[in-house]
Amino acid sequence: MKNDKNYMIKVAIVEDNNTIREGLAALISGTNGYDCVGTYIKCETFLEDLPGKDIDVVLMDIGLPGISGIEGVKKAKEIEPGIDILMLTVYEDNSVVFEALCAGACGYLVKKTPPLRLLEAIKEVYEGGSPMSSNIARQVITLFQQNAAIEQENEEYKLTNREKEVLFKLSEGNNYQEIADALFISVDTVRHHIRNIYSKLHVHSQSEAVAKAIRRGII
Amino acid sequence: MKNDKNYMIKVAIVEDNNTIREGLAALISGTNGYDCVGTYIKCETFLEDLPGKDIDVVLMDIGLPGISGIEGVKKAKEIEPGIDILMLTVYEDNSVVFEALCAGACGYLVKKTPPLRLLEAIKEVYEGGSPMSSNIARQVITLFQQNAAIEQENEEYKLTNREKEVLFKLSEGNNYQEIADALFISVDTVRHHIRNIYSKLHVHSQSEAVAKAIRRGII
DNA sequence: GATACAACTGCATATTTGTGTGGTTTTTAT
DNA sequence: ATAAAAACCACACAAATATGCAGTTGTATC
Repeated sequence: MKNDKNYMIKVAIVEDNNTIREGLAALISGTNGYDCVGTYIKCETFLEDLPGKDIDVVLMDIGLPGISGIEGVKKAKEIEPGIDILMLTVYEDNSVVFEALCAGACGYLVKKTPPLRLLEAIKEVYEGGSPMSSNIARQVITLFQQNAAIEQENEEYKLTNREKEVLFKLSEGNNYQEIADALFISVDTVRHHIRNIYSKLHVHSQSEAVAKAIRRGII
Repeated sequence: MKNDKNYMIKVAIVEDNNTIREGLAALISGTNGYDCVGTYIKCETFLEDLPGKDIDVVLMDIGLPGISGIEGVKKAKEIEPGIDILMLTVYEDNSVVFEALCAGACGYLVKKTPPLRLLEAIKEVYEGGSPMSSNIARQVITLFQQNAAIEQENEEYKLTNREKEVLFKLSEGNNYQEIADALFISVDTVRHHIRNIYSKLHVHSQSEAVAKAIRRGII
C-alpha cells in the first residue's frame, strides 16, 4: 500500500532550515498515504522545478531568503493555478497572514504545530479545506464581521428597488437619457428618482451618491 | 481543582435535541476545566436568562425552532456584546455559514465533530481563537482571495497622488470649484486632472470614475 | 542635456445636471 | 376602503460638467 500511487498525497517542501526541511520530509515520506516528491531550499529552485511536476500540496516557509514565501505563492499560482499551498511560519502576524492568503495560499500553520496535526492539515488541504490556526481564523472572521456591520447601518438609507437600479446605472456611467431608455421611463422620471436618492442619502451630486452607496454596500 | 472557578470555562448550550444537549452537558461538566452553566431548549429562554449571567462560551445549534440560531446570535450579541458563540450545525452550507459569521458567531463546527475536538474548540474560542472546520475556512478564504484578485488588476489604472486627491474630493460631493479651493489650484487644473482620470480609468463621467475607483480600492 | 512625466493654467462651448414646482397612476399595507 | 408608498410624467432654468485646444514649469531618469 505504501507505494500505491492512488493513495498518495504528493507533497513538496520549500524551507531553508535544513533540520526542519529534512524533518518534514522524513515525517511525510514515512507516513502511509503521503509522499514527499521534492524538497527545496529556495523558492527559485522550486519554481524552476514546478512546471509539469505532479504536486498536490506544497508546504512553504514564509520567511525565505531571496524570493519570499509570499512572492513564491504568487509565482507558483501563475505557473500552476490549481496548486494548493500551505504556509508555514514562525510569526502569527496580522499583515503577513493576509498577504499570504491574498497571494493565494490556502492555509496557514505555525511551525510549532505538532506533526500529527500537520499531516492532518495536509490532508485537509488535499481534500479542499483550509486549515489554519484558530487565532488566524479569528482575524479573518473579524474582518468579515466588520464588513457585515457596515451593511447593517443602512436601515435609514432605504432605497426602493427602482432607485437602486437608477443609482447602479449611474455608477456604470450612464447619463439620464441612457438610464431612461434602459428602464423604459422618461428622463424626468429618472430625474425624479435621483432627487429622491439624493434626499434619502443626504447628498447633492451623482459622485457623492454613488460613493456613499458603494461604500455602504447598497449597490 | 474541579471546582476552582479560576480554571473553569463557563459554557452554555442551546440545542433542541435532548440527546445531543444532555450529551454535550455531560461531556462539558465531566471534563476538568469546563463547566456547563446552563442548557436551553430554545433561544427564547436562553435570551431571557442571559442578562447578568456569567457565561464564557455558548454552543448554539443553528437549526432551532422559534428564533433561529442566527437570530439568536444577533440578539445575544446585543445583550452581551462580549459573549463568544460557537455555532453547531448539521449542514455545512455556504450561505448559512456566512450569515452566522456575519451575525457575530466566532466559530462554526459540524455536529459530527468528535468530543475531544469540541472541547479543544471551546478552549480556543475562550482564548480568542475561531475554530472552524477547514471546509468552512476554505470558503471564507476563497472570498478573501476574490477580493484580493480585484485589487491586483489596478496596475494599469495608476493614478497620481494628485489625481487620487481630486477623485476623492469628488466622491465627497465637492464640485470643481470646491476642489480647486481645497487644493489651492485653479478650476481648470481640476478639470485637467479629471480629464486624465477619465482617460486612465476609461470612463466618461464622475459617477463611473468614482464607482470604479471605489470598487477597485483606489480610493 | 534630452526625454518623460507630473502638476499646473487658460479659454470656449455644447451637453448634462440639480432643483424648483406641479401633477397622475399603481402597489402595498392597514 | 383608504391611506401611504412607490413609480410615473412634465416644464423651466441656472449651474455644473465634459471635452475640444494650447500651453508653462518643475523633477526625475537616462
